[in-house]
Amino acid sequence: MRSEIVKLFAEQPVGTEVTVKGWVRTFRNDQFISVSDGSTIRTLQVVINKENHNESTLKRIQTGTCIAATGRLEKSLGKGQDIELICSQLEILGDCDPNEFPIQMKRHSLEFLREKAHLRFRTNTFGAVFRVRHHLAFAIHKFFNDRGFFYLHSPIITGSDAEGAGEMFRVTNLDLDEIAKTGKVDYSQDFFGKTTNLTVSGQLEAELAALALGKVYTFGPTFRAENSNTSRHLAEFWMIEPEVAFNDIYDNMDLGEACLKFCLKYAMDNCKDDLEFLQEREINEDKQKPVDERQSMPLLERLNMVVNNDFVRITYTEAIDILLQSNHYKKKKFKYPVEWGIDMQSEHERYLVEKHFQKPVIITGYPAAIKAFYMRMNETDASGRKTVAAMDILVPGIGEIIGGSQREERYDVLLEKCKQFNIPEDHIWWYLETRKFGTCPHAGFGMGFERLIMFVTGMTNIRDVIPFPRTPQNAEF
RNA sequence: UCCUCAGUAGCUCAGCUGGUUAGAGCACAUGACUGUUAAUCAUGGGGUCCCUGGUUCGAGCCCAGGCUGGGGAGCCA
Repeated sequence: MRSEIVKLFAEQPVGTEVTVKGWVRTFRNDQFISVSDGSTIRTLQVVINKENHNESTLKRIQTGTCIAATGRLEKSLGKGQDIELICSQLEILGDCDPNEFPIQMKRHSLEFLREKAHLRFRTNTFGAVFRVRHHLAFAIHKFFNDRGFFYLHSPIITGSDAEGAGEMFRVTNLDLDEIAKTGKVDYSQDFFGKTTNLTVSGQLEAELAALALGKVYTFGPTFRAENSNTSRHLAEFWMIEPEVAFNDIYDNMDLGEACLKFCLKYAMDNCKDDLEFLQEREINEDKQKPVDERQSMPLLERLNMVVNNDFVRITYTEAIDILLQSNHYKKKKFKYPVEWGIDMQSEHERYLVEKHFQKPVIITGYPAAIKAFYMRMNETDASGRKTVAAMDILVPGIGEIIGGSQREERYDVLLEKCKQFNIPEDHIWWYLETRKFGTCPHAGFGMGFERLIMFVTGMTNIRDVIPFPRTPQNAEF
């Protein structure tokens, strides 16, 4: 029976015989093997007495070799660790040719490791990131479950083309080569008898459920066929979408803020070692950057600050005023114009979050013209400005991490909106019907799971927080 | 898709104004040492200078086109 290293550190059963199985990180001084089994970022030191093992076995101990080591667990004589394994039996489970194995016990660039995504789990950084990813996924479920939400599985293949959240991937089992020859497409012959796509959002379906179950959330993969090439976008990503009957936009903000804070707290409570490592990693990375690009405070301090402080809440109109009155604006440092009605650019959001407030900001009340059809219309204000009950939660370094709204529950208003947005009624008749049969105020949001992981781990490229990133022109592995 | 930067040993990178045989650290091999913490020390092997074409007596360096990657923008989570 093998013992997991994380348990050995927790329980420290000194004097007992244990077996560990894992991968060699380093073999120091022909005497000390540093072994990782992935259960924790920490490695166990396996101590080898040369006389007790044959030379040909020891020769095979290389970075990456998979071994099983049995021996007595003892207090360590060395400085770097409390306990170590005095090895009496050593077995090679899998050799690792050092001339071919690309992962070495030294700093690799993230770009290089991205091309070795099948092996990058073996590194400290990615081990830490994916352990944190697990705990955050768990935290999401715990947060909603503890509050009486039901986990809803919205469909991944959708027949709806009205979700309006971006370009979609077509799902078909038609013979495309044949179609290319004949030039004829008969969608009625397709698997579902109509055109179908991968979902870009589970929101509309979640709304249907919320108007019966009360509180639901989805947590699943989402697909967008946008030609996006940035450090914040993926073609396949995971999203959490709570939807709550009887909530208004203010309840919605409270929920989003509480959810983010819970996840951060949960990660700090359950991933201490990994986050400390990631914090050190970030500090070392920052040393090579110009001063103005470095983090103003260490990772854990940043997370604590977010957990312990209220998010700033401002309206879109107030946000525009702040931008207009900023020195940044007066010195004409914004590339894009600022005026009421614009869809705020990244540089504007970054200024508000990273320069002006330096903490998470919730912006509400966006102009109706720049937001989706399903967002609830506010009363037209004195100056005749039409806004919707939308909210975006922006965090430093990442930008939008949550986007949501109170939904338009009034049938007539929603129908009118569909017309304005050119959404044929017969495409979303089912969505409209919920407003006909016992409608109620409700609200929800979408939270980008990978963006949450970026925020918690300090990783700056979204491709480094998902095991196998899918981006334009890249679906390797 | 647009703007911008980069591509030199397995990895990280240096390479002067276009000039002899392209370098360093790490990794690897061999040896030494043995309570090490990415161990250390010595010696050694290792190159399609991204690709194609061009300019030139001569190109890693200059020019054109392409490929790949990074950063930024748009789209958004």
